[in-house]
Parts: sequence; C-alpha cells; structure tokens
Amino acid sequence: MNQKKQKRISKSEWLACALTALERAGIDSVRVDQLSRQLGVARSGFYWHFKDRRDLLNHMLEYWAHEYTEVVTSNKALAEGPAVQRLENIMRTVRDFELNRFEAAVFIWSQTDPAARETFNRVYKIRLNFIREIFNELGFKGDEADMRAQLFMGYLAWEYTDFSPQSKAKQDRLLKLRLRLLTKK
Amino acid sequence: MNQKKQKRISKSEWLACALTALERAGIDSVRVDQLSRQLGVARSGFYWHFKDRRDLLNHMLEYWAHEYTEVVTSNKALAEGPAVQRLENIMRTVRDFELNRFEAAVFIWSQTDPAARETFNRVYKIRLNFIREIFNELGFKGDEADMRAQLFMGYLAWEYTDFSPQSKAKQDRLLKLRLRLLTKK
DNA sequence: ACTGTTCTGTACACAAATGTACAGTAGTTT
DNA sequence: AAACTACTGTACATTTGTGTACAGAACAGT
Repeated sequence: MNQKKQKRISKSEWLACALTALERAGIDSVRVDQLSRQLGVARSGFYWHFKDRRDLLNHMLEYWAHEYTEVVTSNKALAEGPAVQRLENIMRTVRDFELNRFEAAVFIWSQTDPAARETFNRVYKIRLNFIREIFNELGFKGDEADMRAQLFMGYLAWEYTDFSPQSKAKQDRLLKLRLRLLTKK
Repeated sequence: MNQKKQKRISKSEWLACALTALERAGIDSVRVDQLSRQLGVARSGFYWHFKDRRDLLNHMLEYWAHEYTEVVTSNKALAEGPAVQRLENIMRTVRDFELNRFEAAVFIWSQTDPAARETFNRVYKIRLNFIREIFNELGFKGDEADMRAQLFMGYLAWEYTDFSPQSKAKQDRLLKLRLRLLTKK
C-alpha cells in the first residue's frame, strides 16, 4: 500500500519540460530550480543528466533545429506531388503539429546568445531555400521568388500567435485563399 | 575639476532602458537590479519613480500600446491618399521606425501575464480592424479581406527578425512586389 | 538665503537560483 | 546475489534580485 515509489525522471523529460517553459515564457524562464519543482523531484538529478544549465540550453537548440526543421525539409511525404500541393502540405503540417511554437522564443533568445543565434540563422537559411525552391519550380524567379518565400515563411512563423482566433472551418478557407494568392501569377 | 556631478535619471530613462531590455531578451530580463547598473546609479532611485517592478511593467505596456499602435492608427498623414498608397505608407512607417521591434517579446510576455495578454489582444484587434478596413475599401470582402489583412499583419510583425538580411535597394523592390501581390485581384 | 520637491547612495532582511558533495535507493546485467 | 548504471534526496556555499528605511545631495521657486 504505502510503497514509496520513487519518481524517476529521464533526460528527455527534463528536455521536454524545459522546452515548454521556453515556449511559454522565453529562455530566461528556463530555470533548473523551477523545472525540478514542476517535475516534482530534487534539483540534483538534473546535474546527472546535464553538465550545467548551459549544457541543457545547447541540447534544446539541437532538438529544435532537428525536430522543427528537418522534420519538414527531409520529409519524403512532403516532397511528393505538384508544387502547389506541397506548399499546402507544409502549411498544414506546420499548423497541425504546431511546428512554429518556438519561433518567437528562439528568435529573442538568439539576440543575446551567440549559440542560439548561430542555430537560428542556419535553420532559417535552410527553410528559406527550401521554400524558395518550390516557388522557383512554380515559375517565380529572382525577387519575385524571394518575396513570396519570405511572405510565406514570415506569415507561417507568426501564425502561431493566434492573434485572431477563428473556427477550424474558417481557418481552412483562409488557408486555401492564402495559398491561391501566394501562388498567383 | 573634481566636482562630483551627480547623475540624475528621469522616469522616462528608466522606462527606455527597460524597453531596450524587453526587446533584447524578453520581459524576464527586465530586472531593476540590472537596469540600475546599466544606468550607472543605485537601485533605490527606481523606487522613487515606480512603486515596484510590477508598476514598471504596467507602464511599459501602456507605452507600447500607445506609441506602437496609435501612432499608426491615429496618424492623419497615414489616413490620406488612395488605399494602396496608405498600405505602402504603413509598411514603410513600420519598417523605418521599427514599430515591430517589440512584437515577439510582448507576445511571449502575454502568455504568462494577464495584463500583458489583455493589452496584446486589444492592440491586435485594433490593428487588424484598421488594416481590414483598407482592404475592404479596395473591394475585398469577407474571408478575402480577412486573409489579406492577416497576411499583411503577420508578415509585418515578423519582418523585424531580419531573417534574410538584404540591401536597402532590394528591400525596397520586395516591398513593392509584396504590396502588388497583396492588393492583386 | 529658505523651503520643498526630486532624486541618489548605503545598509539591511529576505527570497530565489546555481552548482557541488555525498550518501543512498531502484532497476538491470552478469 | 553481486556489481553496475541510473537516478534521487539532503545539505551547503555563493550569487543575484526584490523591497524597505533613512539620511542627504541637487535643483526649482519664492
């Protein structure tokens, strides 16, 4: 009955908890102290998994760069079909899996942390090239392709703020309209 | 020679310093302690101007809502001319005065602070209505107007991240192209 | 020169976060 | 069952930040 089951928190659980804090309140709120309290364990366990707080931050960057970019740019399923269809798939994937939920936090983070800045810039180059490539395929070249890729990316990054909450049905209609406009000659 | 001129820091200087910190590293980095060190004075002066840290935060919200929204929505100069011209003026004003420099920080702030959330939502409704109105004038109605206003706003908010640094000349060409696309029937 | 207002420095009490040391417990492998 | 790995709790030293108390300097108006 009263077997005192000891809580055991794995490395990835510490990471997940840290990422949630990052999303909610920015990198400065990612505190070892608070994470341990949220997980209901003592702080010391943290230092078994990570050398120190900095070590955790580096792991977070690595995770973000991989899970929130390569998942799109290296997804076979998203590389098939006609160009317009691929753009739509990307829009839906980002929305459905909330792949943009760390954008603002990581951007702000990148303004003061050189490591974050390096990762952020690298990831954004990859993403932008990836999208521009598709617009090139659609026949847009030079400035015209750059403009559309940036508009597409910029909107996608900011969309998560949900600045204008609306029904799923309406979201869907707007997505379609947006796609049509962005690919219009 | 050695007249010890005492530094005197006004309320608005504390505010400005706090806003810079907000922009650079988010609301959690706005620390009375650090502000005082950056200003080169003791912490105590702060408590003459503000009741406590919370009081400062409220002033920051008020300042942001006013200076970074009403300055656009209540600007007579921006309310003149044909609709397309007005959109271009807004785009240029936002870019030239960097009116979007607090967007990410305030958004993240709004996720944990009810007061910030209230201000953020209020400001975004005003902005969105303001822009949609112009698209309505251009003949876009319903979903079509909503989509364009959101795309316009979303991009504008995210543009400041400067995720793809480019020459002034190119920025200008892209702005023109973007305006044409967003207002295309 | 006098007076009140505006602002600053020093000192104190307290809370929150970091990192280290070390002993110990819970599973896993041999 | 012994040994090993993976983890946890308690305790401690240090740093950083908040807010209060209070004495006093700088300035503006009379």
